[in-house]
Amino acid sequence: MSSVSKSASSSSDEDVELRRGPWTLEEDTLLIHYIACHGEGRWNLLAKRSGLKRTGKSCRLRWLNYLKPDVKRGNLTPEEQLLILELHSKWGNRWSKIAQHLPGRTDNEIKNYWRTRVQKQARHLKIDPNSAAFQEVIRCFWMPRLIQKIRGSSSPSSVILSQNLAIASRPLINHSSLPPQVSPQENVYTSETTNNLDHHVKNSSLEHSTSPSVSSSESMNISHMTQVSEYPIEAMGNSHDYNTFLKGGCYNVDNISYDMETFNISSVEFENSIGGCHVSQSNWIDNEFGDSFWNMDELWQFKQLQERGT
DNA sequence: AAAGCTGGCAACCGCTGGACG
DNA sequence: TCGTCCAGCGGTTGCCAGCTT
Repeated sequence: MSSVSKSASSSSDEDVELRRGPWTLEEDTLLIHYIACHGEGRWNLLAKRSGLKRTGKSCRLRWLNYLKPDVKRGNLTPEEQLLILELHSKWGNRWSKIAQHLPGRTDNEIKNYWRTRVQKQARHLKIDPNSAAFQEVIRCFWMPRLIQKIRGSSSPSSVILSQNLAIASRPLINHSSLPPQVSPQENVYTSETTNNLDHHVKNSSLEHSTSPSVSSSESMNISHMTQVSEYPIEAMGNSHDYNTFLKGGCYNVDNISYDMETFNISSVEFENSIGGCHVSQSNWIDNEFGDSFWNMDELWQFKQLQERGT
């Protein structure tokens, strides 16, 4: 269990016995209380003064990953999963940068999700998880399913979010790496009208500002949107206003123009078009993205098509 | 029922870069 | 400019609950 070790870099005056391993309730209480009184930061000082026999690093980690009030617990939502996949394809293992776009989620949590869930699929496919091939599998199989899952849920906030995510889920990979059957025009998601989205955005903002009983999930989604919005704005280059951007319904990435009116998140045609490979909608949607998320036979088929294409 | 195995997650470790003297 | 300290980051480890045999 938790062990005690001599401080490796102990000062001469106090050779403190440092605790390691799982935190106890008493330690948590002590840390929370200290931060409530003195605030975060200066972790080494905090560690010394709070009476905790922990390193400053350990205190910081415990606070940021577990004790901080806005840390969200529980499973990642499909929206969050989709965002992680998308942002990872853009930034790689920049966990803390990715975490900044998922309010309440820590870099540690995202990193664990990636290693335990996503990389597991890569292992099953015998693909290097950092390879372009695996990124393509994520984009062509996993993300459309997450989007479909999001659309399957009926709450307005998730509709808003899913549409934002559709924007965030713009193609990042070079189209030349797609199977030859897929043209850039086919490799897009289509969405419902962007005016609708704008309407939802405004309504949500209104709810947020006027309703004292706004749920934490709604609140999260709204703040989430605010943060996510940086992403498409960044992508659109010269547009100054997100809403204007949405109304305009068009943005440009990597010299490829995307017409929002042609996005199709329902993705049935999309997935059918990938490598001419039909993907059944069987079990993934009912399994909370568990192990049966992937149809392995079809993924193998896709993988082989990819290999032939290169 | 018990032993072994596996996956998920909390925590630790080592490195890096910025701030400051 | 150099050295030291510190916070933060990403990689890795190890514990443990749940599952399988």
